[in-house]
Amino acid sequence: MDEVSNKNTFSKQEKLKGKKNFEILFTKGKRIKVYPVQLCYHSMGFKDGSPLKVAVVAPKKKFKKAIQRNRVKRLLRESYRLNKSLVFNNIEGNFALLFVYLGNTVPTFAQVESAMSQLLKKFIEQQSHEKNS
RNA sequence: CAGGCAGGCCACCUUAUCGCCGUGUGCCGAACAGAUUUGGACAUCUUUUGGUUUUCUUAAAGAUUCGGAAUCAAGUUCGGGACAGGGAGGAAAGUCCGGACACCAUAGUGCAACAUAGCGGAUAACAUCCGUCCGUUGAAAAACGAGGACCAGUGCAACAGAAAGCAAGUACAGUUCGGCUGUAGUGAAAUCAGGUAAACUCUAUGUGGUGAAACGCCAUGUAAACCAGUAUUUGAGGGUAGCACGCCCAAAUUGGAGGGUAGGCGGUUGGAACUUUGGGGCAAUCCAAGGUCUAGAUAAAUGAUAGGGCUCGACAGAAUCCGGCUUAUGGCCUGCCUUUUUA
RNA sequence: UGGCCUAUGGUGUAAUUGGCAACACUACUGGUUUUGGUCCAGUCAUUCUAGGUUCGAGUCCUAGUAGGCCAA
Repeated sequence: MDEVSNKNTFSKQEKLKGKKNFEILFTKGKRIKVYPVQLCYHSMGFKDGSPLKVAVVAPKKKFKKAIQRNRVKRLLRESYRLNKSLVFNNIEGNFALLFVYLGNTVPTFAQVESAMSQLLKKFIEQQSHEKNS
């Protein structure tokens, strides 16, 4: 798994799937915001042994056209892919992550990436804090 | 030149690094299963022999079981990695028509309802396409048209007008002075077989319903629920997209394995496909021969960064698949028209 | 993905078979009153948009826009 994380991949195995998982996340998950991205996470184990599973959301209320939603989701995935080594190297336990885009306009890649890296740092801090306390 | 009309074509390109989803061919690892050989464990059974009154126990042989090693063969599943090759549209959109495909007698028949509407052709089919007549718009190139029937019946016609069909009849003029004819006036329409059918209706043609989350299969797993066969009576009651007929259904017994929920596989991408040449046809399009393989995801794949080029990139993302229509929209090319202006 | 519905003053609703778009509340203006309230009078419409049928369209037909609902 370390090899995988070092190579910055984002394969099928790391995608969060299943309707139930999403319901659990939305109802029980904890949330961190760094505008314009919100992280919603919850601890859960996976059958195939992967430590993290990730999903990405662009709400239909804000982006009416399919191509805009696609664009936002691609940017989120790409920025997670480039920054995922942060998480993999500094965290223990299994988590499901859900990134929700909150802005009203289609962003540039730079905006999304800076938000993403800040968000992941916060997530790591909060996680280690919870473990110590 | 400018404006307009019609038709066709393209949908930023390229290099490097990282990344996503199928397909094909090798490689590596793991698990399961197969065959052969080898030696073993001792669990069970059978037979024989000895000890013991018997239970039991000793030894040998055979069978079953278990796991180990080696070899062969290369099967299935999972994971990793390599190489090759592919990876959104002209509208993928709206879901407005027409089909394909699947299931359902609650699917049939009649009425009803709905749709279409000059004429001829094309097509799997259509409300689409082609040709043509007529009408409308335009100066023209051209475009658009639900364009059948008010000599079958019913209805409607505000205001104006004498009068908008059970009827009634103004003024003036002409006159053969019974009446008839013409004009005026109102209006979209006026004794004209009047107007109106995107009014009811009639005529002709067509239409069963539900939609891939349809539907088929697998694993998990349980009921008075489901399916099939047999037997039997009441045919009361119930079901049915608007109605009627018709059709279907309850309870017994035997056998079988269905529904909900969450999951996997198929359906699922090779097709009324695209393209080249030749032939028929004014054309839509058809026929023959050759060539090509062209997305298949399932919280849902095409992106990011850096550099270069140009015209500086519009509208916009497949979800069962086709034929159209409609709407959104950047650029290029070809042909045609000229009210006006300039030459 | 598939299916369905709605749209009329600022708000909530009417409008028979196509014939002058109506009502209530709100807002504004004026009047009544010493002032305010009540009351009286008046004002506020591209009938979602664009075409078509028709003499005439809120109504009929076609296309679009926006909003909403249902099956999951």
